Amino acid sequence: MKVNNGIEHGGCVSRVTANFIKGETILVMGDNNGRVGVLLSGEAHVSTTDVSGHEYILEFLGKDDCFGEYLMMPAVSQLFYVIADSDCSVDFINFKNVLFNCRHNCENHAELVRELLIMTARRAQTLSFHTNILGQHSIREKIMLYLRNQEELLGTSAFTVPMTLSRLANYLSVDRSAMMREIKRMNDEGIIKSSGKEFEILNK
Amino acid sequence: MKVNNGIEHGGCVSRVTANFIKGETILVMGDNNGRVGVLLSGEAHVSTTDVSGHEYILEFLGKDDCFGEYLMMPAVSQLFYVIADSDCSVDFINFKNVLFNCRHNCENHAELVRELLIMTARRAQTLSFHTNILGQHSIREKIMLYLRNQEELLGTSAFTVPMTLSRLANYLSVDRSAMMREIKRMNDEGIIKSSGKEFEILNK
DNA sequence: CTCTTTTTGTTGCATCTGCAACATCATTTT
DNA sequence: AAAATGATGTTGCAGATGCAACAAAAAGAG
Repeated sequence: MKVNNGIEHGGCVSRVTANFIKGETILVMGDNNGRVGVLLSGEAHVSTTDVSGHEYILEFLGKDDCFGEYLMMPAVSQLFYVIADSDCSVDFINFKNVLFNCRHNCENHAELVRELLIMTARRAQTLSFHTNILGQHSIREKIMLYLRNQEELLGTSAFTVPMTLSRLANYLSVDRSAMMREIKRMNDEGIIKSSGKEFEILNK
Repeated sequence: MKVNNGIEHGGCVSRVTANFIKGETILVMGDNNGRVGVLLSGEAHVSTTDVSGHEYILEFLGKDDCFGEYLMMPAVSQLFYVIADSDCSVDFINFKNVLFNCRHNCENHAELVRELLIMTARRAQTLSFHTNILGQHSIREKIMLYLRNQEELLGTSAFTVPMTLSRLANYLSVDRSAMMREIKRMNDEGIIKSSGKEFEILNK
């Protein structure tokens, strides 16, 4: 594991790059150390354990996604774990220090705060959209909102979803088999045309 | 309506306070003017219209909540409206200008960016928690997660929820009558004790 | 290549949840 | 005070959804 000491960013600012192998714990949230992580490469997930000890996944993370207790509110003082799903490279920034201990005295401070703001705003946007999707009242509406967003994002009505259908079901927070059933119905009704991860939205 | 010109914040930074009366449109999102609003007092909601022209509510806003296209991702290029539910006082900050046009040259810039970062991080936390709730698979789990969070927040197992039950159902994104039915069942089963907006969590 | 694990696709069934439709109570407006 | 509006509480019902349990296909590991 290669770790930079972050001195190149100067002064109060500590920004450290670290690498993790698949399965490793990247960060435990709830220990109040005030760090924020940015996933530079690889994939990871955020999970917690419920009362019965069963692990469940809160979020999947990909390139450029960020995480940390300043960006995620733990529900009822439980611990969150960020676990590497593949080999990962991660940047850690001491959010707490940047925000509260050092007041724009150092040279690189302002630029880092600006970067953090852009990053945090992007996270708010992503979460806002996810909230939108999860707020839909039916599986069909969730699927359609997700697909129409992909359509707009990619600029084409035919595309391949960038994750497994299992992960998609998890993202939409619905039962996978129920989602598959709904996708089939939507195909039967001529709303979409899909096969595996390939989708096409038909009648606008 | 009293409007300050924001000159007191100096330089590139424009921060303007405005007042709105109940029913007024505070902000239209999607016009790309790059402003972010902070609700100083009063209540408002964010809404949009679906394909059939029916308005539906995306979010309720209270004191210190913030909004704007930099903090909310519109699903599939639709417009969002922020509407005052009561008389409101709102601060507008030119987020876009602060972030992209002026690079930490002015005196008050750094402090404003810092404030924006704190505000945005808080929003990310709030959304993260909402996502958590909406991701629960049953009405009961949604209610319990909400209640347990209130319990922790307020430090007591008996409390009054800070909104109408109708709004709570909306926040949890479930049918109100279905929520009422579930609350009654939870009372019958001795999990909680509640009457109207007063709740008490029984067996931990 | 072979073995193992994950993903996809499907179905039956029980039940959860949304919807419509009320009556009652509370709050606000006139 | 009376009227109007909104919130609460309840129920029947149909359809949507979660769950369990498979088989088959695909992907990954050794």
